[in-house]
Amino acid sequence: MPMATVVKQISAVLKTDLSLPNADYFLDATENLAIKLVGDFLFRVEMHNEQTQICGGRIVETEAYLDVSDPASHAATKQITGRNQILYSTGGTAYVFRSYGVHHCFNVIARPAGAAGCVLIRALEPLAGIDLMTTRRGKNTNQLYDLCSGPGKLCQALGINQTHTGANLRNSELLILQQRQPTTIQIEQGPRIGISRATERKLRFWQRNSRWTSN
DNA sequence: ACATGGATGCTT
DNA sequence: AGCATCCATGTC
Repeated sequence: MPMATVVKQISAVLKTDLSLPNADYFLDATENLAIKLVGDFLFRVEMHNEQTQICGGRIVETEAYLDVSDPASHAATKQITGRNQILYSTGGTAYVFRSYGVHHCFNVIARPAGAAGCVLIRALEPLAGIDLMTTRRGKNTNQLYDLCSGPGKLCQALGINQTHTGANLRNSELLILQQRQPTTIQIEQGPRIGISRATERKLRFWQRNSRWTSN
């Protein structure tokens, strides 16, 4: 099915006119992309017997992880390794890693090929496929807020795992979309969560007053 | 406050 | 080969 058709279907579900970003949207500096992605949308689209299954929502919280100069980034190794070489691929690629051996974390690669950087998606406002996401989250969902209010939670809700690493986020079952007519939102900035190094850097961004952010 | 959980990267 | 560390969550 053509991507344009898929985007139309999602727009119909959301009752909002959404579009695919241009490829160069993701080639921006990591910090800029982290800010731009707040207010954009993340969906997983699965085809089952001619049926299109859509789940996901609106990004309300992100964190920027920079290149080798950022001690908290997976790019901060002596050599490029099997895990972090994906950070050097072209912007708009998916990077999923396992956190504490338990949960998955979904990242959007930033910058052109050869330059490292990624944006961790930390929370979504759930908008589509609520039943599917609730099922995937299991018994841990007492309310909508519990679905996507953390990087591990949203991966579980959308069924994101390491097989999605390398996916093109403009042309795969994982899609980043944006509003054709963007609404202005206030963005706040603070230290990243759960890291032990470079804790002074304010590379976490979230929508002001959103009730869907983590903690 | 604490257990869970598995891979990664760095050091012997 | 061993080991400390790690971009979290749920329950205690």
